[in-house]
Amino acid sequence: MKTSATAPKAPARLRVEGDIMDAARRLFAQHGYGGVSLDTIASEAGVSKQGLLYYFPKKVVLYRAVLQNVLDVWLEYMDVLGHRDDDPETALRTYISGKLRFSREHPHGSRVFASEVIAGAPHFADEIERRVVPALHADEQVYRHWVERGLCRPMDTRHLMVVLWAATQAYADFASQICLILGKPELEQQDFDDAEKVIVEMVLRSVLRNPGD
Amino acid sequence: MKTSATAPKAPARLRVEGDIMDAARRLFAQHGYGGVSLDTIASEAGVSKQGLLYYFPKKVVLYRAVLQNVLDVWLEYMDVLGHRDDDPETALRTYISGKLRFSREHPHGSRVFASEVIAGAPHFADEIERRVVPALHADEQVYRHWVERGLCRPMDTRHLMVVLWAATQAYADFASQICLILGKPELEQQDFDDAEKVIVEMVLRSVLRNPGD
DNA sequence: GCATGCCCTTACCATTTGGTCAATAGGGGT
DNA sequence: ACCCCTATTGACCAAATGGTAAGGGCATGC
Repeated sequence: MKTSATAPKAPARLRVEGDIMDAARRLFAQHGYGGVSLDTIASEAGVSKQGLLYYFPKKVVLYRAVLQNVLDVWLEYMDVLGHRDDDPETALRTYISGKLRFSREHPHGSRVFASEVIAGAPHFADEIERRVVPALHADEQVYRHWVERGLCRPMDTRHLMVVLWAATQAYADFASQICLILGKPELEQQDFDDAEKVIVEMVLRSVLRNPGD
Repeated sequence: MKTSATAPKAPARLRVEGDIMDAARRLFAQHGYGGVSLDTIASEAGVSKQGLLYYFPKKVVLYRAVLQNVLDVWLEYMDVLGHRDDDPETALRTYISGKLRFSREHPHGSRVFASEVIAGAPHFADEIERRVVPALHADEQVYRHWVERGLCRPMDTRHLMVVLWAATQAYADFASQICLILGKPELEQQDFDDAEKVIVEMVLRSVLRNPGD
């Protein structure tokens, strides 16, 4: 065996796998896990169904691979922020901005993830427990630290995180409804900027002890 | 024809239709539109598949009926609030409380609706346009009125509504993930109370001109 | 008594589904 | 030349899918 579990995969293999996962991500987001057939995914990815099954031997394996990939990218976005040492205002601004950027740049991934959570996380609860929950708990700790240093008001950090999560996520997951509200066919950068302003304003005014505007 | 379009339906028919829609709502919420078979829904509702097809001649008809029902109940919850004449604080408290109560009492309906929106509202965009968007626009008008009277800070009302919507909706749609964060098997009343407190606090502190605490 | 419409059951069907198995091409190393 | 491993294709399948067609029990109204 030339390609062991740790060795880098051949570029051709990577390309095809990438094509398949791109198609799968988009189609799972649009139709849900049970709403897409392997045939459709394979066709959109430019391979045959058997070709797809060669790389992902079961539908659920492909699905989990898509979710893993989404989570990888998301954690990358959140990690890059490194907001743990900044002052609360800068950190929260960066955090919200990063989450919204993820919603803008990866709407399909976000939707697949949201669908999985809505369904009760039947295929991904273990990974959420293992990778998402600790990340959120770490963020909670950061907030508690700010409170201890008198920089922020004491709040229920768990629900604060939920609200932040929900508000930013909505611009990916519920984009179709937001479009109807805004009366436009699709969200533009300006809408994300407006949303960021509102969310940042709301959060800062409610958590900072001395809102500076 | 004994039962015209407007006449009340026979109680037996109503009961069976209700059973079917209850099962369908739960199963659509858990597995998505494409993830449930008519057989499964019928079996859960205690009728045969053909019995189901007698009342709902196509799968998509049943699905739309479920969505219509969810929307009816939701608008009922929001209408009962009649918050338009109250002062902002009371009105917003009641609004958030009502939306959270809907999330608590109708999680499955909320999830079916959310899944439909995530999928791009392929089967329900017309009704959202016709019934949801006007309701939200009316709420925006109320807020603008408050601003004109100097009771609230000027804000982008559209995105304010989105944030309110997302934050309250999350406690139904993303309950499984919130449970993992809170480390408990299911959300209890106390969690909804905590969430309400956080959301109310955030909103009031950011929109009122004179936060009274 | 009997016709009418309602409700449910049995039987059936074409299509699609996820998935298997075997055969077969390519292509790099020896 | 040869072999070995990776990748792709073709043929196939049992099960499940959404949906149809027809018939029978059973009440009510005439």
